[in-house]
Amino acid sequence: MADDSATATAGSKSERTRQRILDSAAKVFREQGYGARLTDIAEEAGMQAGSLYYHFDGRESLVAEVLRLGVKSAFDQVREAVEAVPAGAAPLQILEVGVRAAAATNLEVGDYAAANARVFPMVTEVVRKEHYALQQEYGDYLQDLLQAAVDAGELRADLDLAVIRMLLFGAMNWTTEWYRPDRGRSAQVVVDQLVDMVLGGLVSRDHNS
Amino acid sequence: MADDSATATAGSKSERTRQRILDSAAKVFREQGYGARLTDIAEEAGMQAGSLYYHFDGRESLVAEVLRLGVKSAFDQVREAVEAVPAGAAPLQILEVGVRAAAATNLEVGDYAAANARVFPMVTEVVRKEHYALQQEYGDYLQDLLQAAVDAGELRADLDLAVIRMLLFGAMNWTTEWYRPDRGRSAQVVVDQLVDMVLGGLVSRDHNS
DNA sequence: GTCTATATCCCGATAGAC
DNA sequence: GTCTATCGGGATATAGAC
Repeated sequence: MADDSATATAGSKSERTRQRILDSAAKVFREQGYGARLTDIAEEAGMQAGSLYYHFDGRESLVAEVLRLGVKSAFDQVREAVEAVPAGAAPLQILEVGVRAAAATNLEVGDYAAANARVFPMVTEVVRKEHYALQQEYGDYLQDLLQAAVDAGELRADLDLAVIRMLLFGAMNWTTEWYRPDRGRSAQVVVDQLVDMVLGGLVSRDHNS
Repeated sequence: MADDSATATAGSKSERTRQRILDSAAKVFREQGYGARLTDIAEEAGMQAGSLYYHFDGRESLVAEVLRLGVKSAFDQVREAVEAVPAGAAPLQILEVGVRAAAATNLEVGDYAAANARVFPMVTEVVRKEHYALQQEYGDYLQDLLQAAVDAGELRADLDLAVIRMLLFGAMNWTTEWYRPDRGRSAQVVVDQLVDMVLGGLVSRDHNS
């Protein structure tokens, strides 16, 4: 669950090296953005820049994989969590589980998620187009959870879910910019506050507005 | 209010040129991130790359100014809006005005706000340190609005406002990544949905949780 | 103030040894 | 598979003309 490599570490030596490179790339892209030097990524992975080319075609190829793994791992976590909810649960409960999983993934698989948010905007047209589909799938999945809760009358009917979904992703994606696991708050607190704010709202219940 | 230059356009020719360069820089940094070519910024401003150096020391100097103007203009908008609220208004009302202004600024002064969100993470240590103070001031201001509403019993008492504030900024900052003024939704809808979600919450009021 | 021209540096990518 | 060496492109920053 908190595996920072975003995939199981196994397989041939070549596959493990490839994975190590991807982890390094995610970390460096997170720190330096799209323009990060391949030299730095190689160093982080304990090799020379030229050696990267045995595993990847070049920067774009590397970026594409980091993007894909980032969304895929987040999506997988959310889907798993949702599917683990006992049958017959209320749509609102399912939604909450999904949101909690999505937020937790952002906080835990930090490098991939942060690299994603930071690099996606300036990737080449080709890669963006390819990646857009997967990203949309993930977004649609979450929007479906919202819609189900609306249909059940548990969420307000006057919402523009396409907008709500983006605002929600914004709050979650941004956590990678400020949350630091080390000092102070636990990830749990952040997730709790997010759910409280988004679902319940900040206004106190006994306040008559 | 919707002045995209983030400052009044006036003064000597040199000052106006300087401002034109900053506007161009904000636009290009927004699109290409920190690593944007100075050549592109110059071209956008209608001059040659070398000419930039008459006005700025180099990239870092340019970035620092864009960052400063970005936060300053947003902060100013929010403060103005809040100070225009009639005396005696409820803290919750003041908070709502502040949040609306903050969100609207993000959506309207898009270039500076987006460049800010995108460039800040990878600016040099020196610039970041300098800039951190102003950014904190803005954040603290918004947190004070939240605190006042809590003290008045209008917001829930069980909130971690330091976290809430960051989640709120996240939802707002991220709008620059997906919102496009042209087709479809108006900025007004986005602001409304944000306020509805954050203050009221998504859960329908008649739902017993 | 802005231009042209250029020195200088740095990075991505390739080739070939091991 | 990974290394060293290197070629070539491209961008910053400077110098000096206008």
